[in-house]
Amino acid sequence: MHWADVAAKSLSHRGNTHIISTGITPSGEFHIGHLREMLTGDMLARAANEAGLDTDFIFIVDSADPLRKVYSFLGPEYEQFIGHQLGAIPAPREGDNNPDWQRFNDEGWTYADHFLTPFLEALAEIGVRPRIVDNLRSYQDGEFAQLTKVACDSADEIREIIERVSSRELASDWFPWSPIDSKGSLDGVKVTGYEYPLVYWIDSHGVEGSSDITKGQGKLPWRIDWPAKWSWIGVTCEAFGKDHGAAGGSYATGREISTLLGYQPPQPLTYEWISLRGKGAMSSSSGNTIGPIEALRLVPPQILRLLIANSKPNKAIDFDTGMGLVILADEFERLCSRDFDSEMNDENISRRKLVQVEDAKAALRLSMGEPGEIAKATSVSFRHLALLAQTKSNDDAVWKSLIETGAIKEPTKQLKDRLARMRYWIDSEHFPEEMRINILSTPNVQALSLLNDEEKSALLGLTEALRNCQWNAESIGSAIPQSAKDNGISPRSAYRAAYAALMGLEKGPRLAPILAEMDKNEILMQLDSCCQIQ
RNA sequence: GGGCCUGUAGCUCAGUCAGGUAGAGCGUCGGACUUUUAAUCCGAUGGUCGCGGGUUCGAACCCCGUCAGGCCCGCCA
Repeated sequence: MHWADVAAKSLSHRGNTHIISTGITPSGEFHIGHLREMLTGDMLARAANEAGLDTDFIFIVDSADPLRKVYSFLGPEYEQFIGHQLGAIPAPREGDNNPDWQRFNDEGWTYADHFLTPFLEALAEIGVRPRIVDNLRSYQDGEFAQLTKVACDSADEIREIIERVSSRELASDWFPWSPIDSKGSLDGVKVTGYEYPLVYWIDSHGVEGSSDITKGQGKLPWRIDWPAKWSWIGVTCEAFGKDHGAAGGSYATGREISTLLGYQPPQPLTYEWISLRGKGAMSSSSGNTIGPIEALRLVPPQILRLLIANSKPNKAIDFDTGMGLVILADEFERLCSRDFDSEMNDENISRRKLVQVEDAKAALRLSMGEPGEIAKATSVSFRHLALLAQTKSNDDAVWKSLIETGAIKEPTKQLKDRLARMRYWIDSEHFPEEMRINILSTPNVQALSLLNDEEKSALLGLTEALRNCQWNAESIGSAIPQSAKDNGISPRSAYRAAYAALMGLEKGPRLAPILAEMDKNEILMQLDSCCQIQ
């Protein structure tokens, strides 16, 4: 059974109504790693719905979290906001990346909005449309009030849980509430007393004050904030990264604190990290990221979904924007064209094979942009489209070629969309070199030396045939094999010779349309140079 | 130091929960086809399941140990 269906089935033992949650701090650009959080939750929610459970899928935006430091992508003026809540400070401005006060004052456009909005747009395109819960607003609206009271009243029990489970010692003045200080920061504030609903404090500037826990004048520390959210929202299942899931981590303390708060902790689903192939873990601060927005420019949403659907959550994913994407995309095409039902109806199928077919079927189902959408094979592989996109300068020529070869009757919206992404990909740094069509301008001696005698003689005939032929795809296409036949040689030899001379390869893509788009004289010069080496 | 996860074919991984003849895809190689879509079709190749013990009639799977990689016990998806 597919991992999402297993998790959904396990959820069904708990009840019929579920809130599946995800949560991310909008501290910087979102990347593919965050997409795993969202897609893991989304797929589980879909699987739960399909299993007949009444499921709500939410995304908690941790806008109440403080700015930790002046990240490399921020202007120096952000120094003043360290410790301030992300949903309460201005967004970085185009250009110098310093705070955009005007937009903040005019529209209330915050740091959190700035990073969240494009991410939500990308998510919508991928078919992920969670209900958004803004954490800062939830504090301000008093959603945490009652739970905070319980937490503050039970400060000693909570301290005991955190110290025992995470085996770390909390400071003697630790208190389960972080008040906002006189400047708006959560850092360096010491709690000096508590009398509901006020927490008294003294900040790093020596200013004293009080914080009303029912009005969001501060927040719960993360390890309490999380279980408190479960409780007031009613979360029954949450997908989170392995960092939270490790023993002694925030889930371990959270589940005990949740029980203390009188709420059954949600079923956990921990997932592994995504790294960038050859570059290590994804990290916003080092700039080693690829965003969902950028990834979507390269490939259709279904393929990003497949990346997640195809890997069990506890498997690390090494994301590769080059050949890896080509392979993944072609895998998607293969899945689309399979007839799973007849494969499963085969009487001789082994149990093992059956599991594989079931998982493949489920992975494809969960990769669809919309629940219930039927997969349709386009009958054009990514490899092929990459070829056509490189050899045909305009889209109509691509469609004409596909129609003539009988691959399609006419271009669908899906295909047009895919071609547009393909062109973007080809122009980007991510497109794999081995897929790039490269016509040589100087002979590749090594490739030529691998030719046998027949192929070498085919090269001479080929060169003359091309010299005398009209420079269009059709004429070139017939000249290549004909030049060999005229000399009693297999057409294959002519192709081998052509690939060695023009591309330095043993085989390659259909030559005629490529050559037709090149300059005849340059091609002939290259062929002549190769002939002379013989 | 304590704990979690991962280790199976050249690569990516299923299979481990319910022990019963080691599986897929990709790759590679060969063949077919060809006025070649690096295409397609057919076939072949491929693994002491990290290592060592134990339990069992039987272990990739359960138990103990061990090695390697990642992660957590401040913050990070």
